[in-house]
Amino acid sequence: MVDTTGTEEDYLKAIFTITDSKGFARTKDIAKALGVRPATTVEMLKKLEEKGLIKREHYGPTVLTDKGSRIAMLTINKHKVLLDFFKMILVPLEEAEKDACDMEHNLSKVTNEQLIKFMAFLSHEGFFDIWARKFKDFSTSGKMKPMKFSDEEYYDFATQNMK
Amino acid sequence: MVDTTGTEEDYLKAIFTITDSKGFARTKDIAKALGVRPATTVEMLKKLEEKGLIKREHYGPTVLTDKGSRIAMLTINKHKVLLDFFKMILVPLEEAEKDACDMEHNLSKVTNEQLIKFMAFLSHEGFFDIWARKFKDFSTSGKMKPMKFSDEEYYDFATQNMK
DNA sequence: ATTTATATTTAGGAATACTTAATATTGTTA
DNA sequence: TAACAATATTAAGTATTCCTAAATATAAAT
Repeated sequence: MVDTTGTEEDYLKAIFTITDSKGFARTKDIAKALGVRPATTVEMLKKLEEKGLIKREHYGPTVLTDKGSRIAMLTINKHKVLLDFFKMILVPLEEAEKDACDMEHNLSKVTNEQLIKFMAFLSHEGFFDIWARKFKDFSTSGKMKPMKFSDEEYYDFATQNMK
Repeated sequence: MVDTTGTEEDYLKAIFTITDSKGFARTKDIAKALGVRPATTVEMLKKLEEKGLIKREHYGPTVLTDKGSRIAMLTINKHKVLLDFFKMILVPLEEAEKDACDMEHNLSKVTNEQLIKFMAFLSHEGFFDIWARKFKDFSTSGKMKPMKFSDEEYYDFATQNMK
């Protein structure tokens, strides 16, 4: 199992996406996608190649290996699953995106798997049709205890009400 | 709003917990709790003091300021909320703990808030009494499509089945 | 063949979080 | 109260990660 940092995963994702859209990924494109200089990208590509996650010819385009591709897809998938979940629990879109970006690198494979199952279960149980509105009311109205928590109330609430 | 790194939050949490249990937090205890050398702790305490998150006298114990205390509690709370959620969706305990530890530092305040509301909503709707078993079956049996996803299946599944 | 675009190498910088060794302070006790 | 032990601090330095600018190398295009 290859261990990857969040930044490495961001590079893999970028390579995956660029390859997907234009057939191959060039250093310049990767750098641009990540907002860094080409020199930075080359350094990272060396590291990723050492880890067996990409292959490339000198001065040529970069290609993901199967391993690299799997990690890229898994990371993209984790992002999507987290984002879907955050949207479902009515996190404002911008925050949802940011949190998904940050957390996708820490979500373990198992937890991702369970989250997918949970979403599927809710869908299966009609959550999106039946409960979604109810939760929206629940979330926005003052129907449950404190709707605008202070930090202390967060703490009290979550430590007392949840087993 | 004071910005804190994950490590800084870990120190704040440790100070909070130690203070809670023995009344005051000494450098040695903090170091021990985090598995680092006292010298490292002192460095970090300087930084936290500059940020206004702790107060201390030379060679004396460390005390959280209101700001520091709020961040510590919020972080502890995020951990708890994430852990509760992961347990609910049947993530094995060890993974759940690890993911909560990692992700507590990235979970935004808003998302944490929504997650608390969501858990409260489910509780309110009888999830823990009625559906928990159902989800357990759903999660462990082969009742839904592929129960042992390959990475590619994860990707396909999550990108297709969830809007 | 020369120009232009792109890629790479080299050398180095900033941030973060850690270490050991030496020194300072405090508290204890002989 | 002087010396010892425990703890805290400072100083100097290491490793890692990710970034940069500038110089150089290669490839592609005219």
